[in-house]
Amino acid sequence: MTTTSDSTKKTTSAPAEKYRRYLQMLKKAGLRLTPQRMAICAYLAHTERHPSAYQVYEELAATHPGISRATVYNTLNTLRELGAIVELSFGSDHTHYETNTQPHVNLICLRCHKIIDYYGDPGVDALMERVRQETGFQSVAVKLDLVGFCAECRLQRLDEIRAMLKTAAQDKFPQTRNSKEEIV
Amino acid sequence: MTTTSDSTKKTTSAPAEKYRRYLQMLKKAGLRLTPQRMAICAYLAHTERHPSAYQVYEELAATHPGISRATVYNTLNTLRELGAIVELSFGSDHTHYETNTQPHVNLICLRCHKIIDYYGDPGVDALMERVRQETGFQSVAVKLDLVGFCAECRLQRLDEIRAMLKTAAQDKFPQTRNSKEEIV
DNA sequence: GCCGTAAATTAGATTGGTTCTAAATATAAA
DNA sequence: TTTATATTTAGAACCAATCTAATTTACGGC
Repeated sequence: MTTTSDSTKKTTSAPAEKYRRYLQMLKKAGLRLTPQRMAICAYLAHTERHPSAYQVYEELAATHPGISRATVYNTLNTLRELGAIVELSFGSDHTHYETNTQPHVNLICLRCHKIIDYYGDPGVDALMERVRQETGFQSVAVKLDLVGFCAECRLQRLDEIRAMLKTAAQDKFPQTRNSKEEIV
Repeated sequence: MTTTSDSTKKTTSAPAEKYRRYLQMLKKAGLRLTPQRMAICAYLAHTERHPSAYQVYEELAATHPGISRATVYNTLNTLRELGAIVELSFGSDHTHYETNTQPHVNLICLRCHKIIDYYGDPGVDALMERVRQETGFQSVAVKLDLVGFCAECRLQRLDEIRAMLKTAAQDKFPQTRNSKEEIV
């Protein structure tokens, strides 16, 4: 997959940079850089999805046999407390994590539970600064979620309603620009 | 408690309006307005906190003996799927709900897990419209969380670091304006 | 490079919030 | 009223997440 970036982008690969940042944050907090923690960070840095703690453990256990459930959960909690990753929540599932703290918008579908990453950040930096000045709250990460219905589910909903009246109608919706869709 | 509002505010009491909106959304979805559901909506409409599903059940069971755990959980899930309430997540606790879908910012402290509601909405409406046009995603609720450290915890962190060097120093931080603090 | 110690990991048991199940009940329509 | 459907109920079951105590490891100081 070619990293087709439009504007500001470093020459270093994104996962490598993410990885370094994770380790840096652990180190700065005075925590030890154990092989297990490094493996977990590497996994988080390379994933493009929003894995649950359980998923991280399962997939990591495959490549790193012997790694403990407790270690994975502890490390994820630690990273969360450091603000390195952000806990996501959407219906009826387990705890999922956002490993990308670059300000962006999560479009969370109420119907199919799909999460779409939307880049095209509004003035969040300005907001963070305003909040800091007015309340003393120091932000380390942003989580901006729009909860609603994705294009497909929106159409399905409309179709369901229309079907009750007469016949299902066809409609067009714009192509997905500026956003990257993910299966959770 | 007097509702000291600064700018735009209806003459109707906020809880009453919230309550009507909940019932309206249930009705619009073709669901029955049972006494249990109405009690749950009333509870959600009147709370100023971010209750967990468990809390809702426990506190409701006190005033409505005989109400079932399953009913409370089912209704909360239904309201969430309708976008009437929004699931919040922050470390190591159970699922909490945001009952106020009026666009605002949740300041979530990584250290003490306190949630501060901050009103002073950034251009979220414009963002929602842009998202709809570009991706076809139809928003029904916004969740804007800033994860970080509240003023108190920030000072404590600084003190901890300073204490390791010499003596704890005193510092001042601005009063909390434009925001309402809550104990979860 | 080796030691000592506090930190981290491990395997497994445990917990407890949430969901599931089947039966009973209530609701709205015919 | 009768009927069909939706909802509620009580309690059992689930399972992700946490906890425990013992073992192992990382890393600054010697």
